[in-house]
Amino acid sequence: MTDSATTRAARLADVARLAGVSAATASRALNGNDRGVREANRARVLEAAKTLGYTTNLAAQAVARGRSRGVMLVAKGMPDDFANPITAGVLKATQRRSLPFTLVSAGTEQSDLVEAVNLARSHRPETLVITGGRAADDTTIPALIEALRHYEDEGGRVVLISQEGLPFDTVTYANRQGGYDMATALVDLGYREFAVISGMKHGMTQRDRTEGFVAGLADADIEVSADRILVGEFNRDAAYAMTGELLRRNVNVEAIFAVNDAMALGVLTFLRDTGDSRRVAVAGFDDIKALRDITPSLTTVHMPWEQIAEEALAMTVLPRTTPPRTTVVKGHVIVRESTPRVTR
Amino acid sequence: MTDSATTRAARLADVARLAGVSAATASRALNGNDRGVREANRARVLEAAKTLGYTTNLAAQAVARGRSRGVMLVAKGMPDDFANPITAGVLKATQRRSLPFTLVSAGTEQSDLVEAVNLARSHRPETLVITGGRAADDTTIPALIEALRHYEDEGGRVVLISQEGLPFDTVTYANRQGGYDMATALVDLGYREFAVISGMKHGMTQRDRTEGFVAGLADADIEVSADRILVGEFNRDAAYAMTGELLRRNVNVEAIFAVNDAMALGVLTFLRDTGDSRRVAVAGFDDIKALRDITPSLTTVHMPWEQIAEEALAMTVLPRTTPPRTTVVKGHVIVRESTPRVTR
DNA sequence: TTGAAAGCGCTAACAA
DNA sequence: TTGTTAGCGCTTTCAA
Repeated sequence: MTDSATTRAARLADVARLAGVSAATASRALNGNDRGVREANRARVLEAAKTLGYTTNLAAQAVARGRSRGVMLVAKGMPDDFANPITAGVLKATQRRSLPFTLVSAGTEQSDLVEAVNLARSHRPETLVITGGRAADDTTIPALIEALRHYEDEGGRVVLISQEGLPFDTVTYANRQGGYDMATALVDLGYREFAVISGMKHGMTQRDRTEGFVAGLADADIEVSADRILVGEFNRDAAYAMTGELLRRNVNVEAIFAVNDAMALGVLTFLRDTGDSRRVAVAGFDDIKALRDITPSLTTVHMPWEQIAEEALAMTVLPRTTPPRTTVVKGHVIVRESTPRVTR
Repeated sequence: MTDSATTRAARLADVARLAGVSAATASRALNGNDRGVREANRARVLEAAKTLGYTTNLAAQAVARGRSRGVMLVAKGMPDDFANPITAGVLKATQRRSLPFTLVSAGTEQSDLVEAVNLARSHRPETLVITGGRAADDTTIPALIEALRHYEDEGGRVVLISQEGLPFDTVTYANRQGGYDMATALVDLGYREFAVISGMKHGMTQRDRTEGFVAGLADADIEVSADRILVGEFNRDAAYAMTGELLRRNVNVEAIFAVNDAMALGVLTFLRDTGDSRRVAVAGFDDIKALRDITPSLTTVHMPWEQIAEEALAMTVLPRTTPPRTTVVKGHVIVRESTPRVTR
């Protein structure tokens, strides 16, 4: 048996007719922002809308208005389980403002990002938030800039999160400083022999974290030889593998700094699988919620994700400036069990 | 300094003019689905679109077409970190089909769901997928049904995931069976004394899992007294607290079944925090990815999330039937370290 | 406070 | 194969 009976959605005109007013009045009544509708009429319109099960046709509204309300988030590099603190933060921030929120998920490549941005543009959203780390040597950056410029020229408002160095308003984290602070903290705890497990060579996020970390060590007169800085994919599995590679070389490592928590988890798991977890300390970066219950609890650089999202949304309501704004959000080191104080 | 210069977005008419064709031809050229455009013209249109940085105005397109392409997912009860296997699965499934994907996040209440569905309806998407567990005694169910009926009457296609028992196409998991199988598995491992940590009394998902578990035990001639079935919020923190409550009563419990993995994590963490982890076995339900690295690894009912999403999307392209379809997806027990075989 | 009417940018019959 | 011409459902001047 196959159903068919298909009516059409109730339109504003239907509501207006039922309420005995014009479409214009119905429109005004339903949007509230326009005062100057007699209370009696407003009530009748609302009533009519309800009985008809009317919902505004947002597409038509967007056409008529030229733009559609709300924030569209373009997120590159969503992990398999979808967990992403920035996305969560932006979602929350929009909810607090009761702004419609839409997510466009880009793939993992920078080129996917450009495509996703253009898809987002097609929706003519009033504001666009772009997130997902950026590569330093990326060849598609000009295309991205072009797409975003078009978007701004059309009257859209864009804010980048963590895609630093592009000519648009940006919120970034103090990656370098976080790495530096972590180095200092670990040295304070008594560690002297380090290794770094990092992500793609040209990812700016991981590069800055690594550089900051190395600089912090340097300021404490500790050097990390290049062969102790391992570079691979930016995820847990790669970190797991790299840790194996590192330890097989039988180097003398007291502490491993992984450039994000996901990778730190890979490191920890490898150490546990091989029974080395007591021997080597591990530190991460991000302080993601999903890891709050692991053992040993992870020393990491806490990032205030919600604040980052808040800053980004706050920026979208400010007028554009030349040059564009950049806000840098700082994290702070939280020492937990994975890096116990060294007693010699 | 504040910028201003705002042009408007390039329209189809602009592209058409630049390409020296009519809007109709430009439209046909850009959508490909319509053959019957001379190759030369198509090329010129594409070229023109590129130089103008044109992107289709999807809102206008939706108005003209009456609906907008793609899948809109309404997800109730997104966790703080946004991790949600169904959402991830649906996203992937849409990507595989290159369908536009939009997420509307509802709150945690059933009433939020109705509101979110109406927001989604406003977008006039061709298909709507609803997810998030349902309460058995919910008073807003009629409102939800009404909203979805309206949507279907308007020609939309809706599929529910895990909101069983409503008059729409549905994909659910075999919650009862999963609970039953888990009981059997634990009994086979040698356990005899059980407790259950469950979520909101009226959540159907957790209720079915609990009932299945109890039934499984009953078939093995094991009874669980009512005071060993604890009910609270459907999350980790509640489970953590409930575990404390349970153990403080000093009952003789060998194994705790938590009705989902997040709660199992709460149980595990409590046990670890109090040094009881060796003494009590723990089992969960869902097999979420985020927990793959915890120690001890968690015995749980594996759910094939991607398959669930696939089934749901597959359903959306089938014609509607009376009565609506229901697909039940089965999980299977995976025994891991958290439930070692009992040796007496 | 209201309504008539002219768009918004696009698609789709229809005719050429 | 192409162009003309009505819409799609809404908002928003403008005039009443």
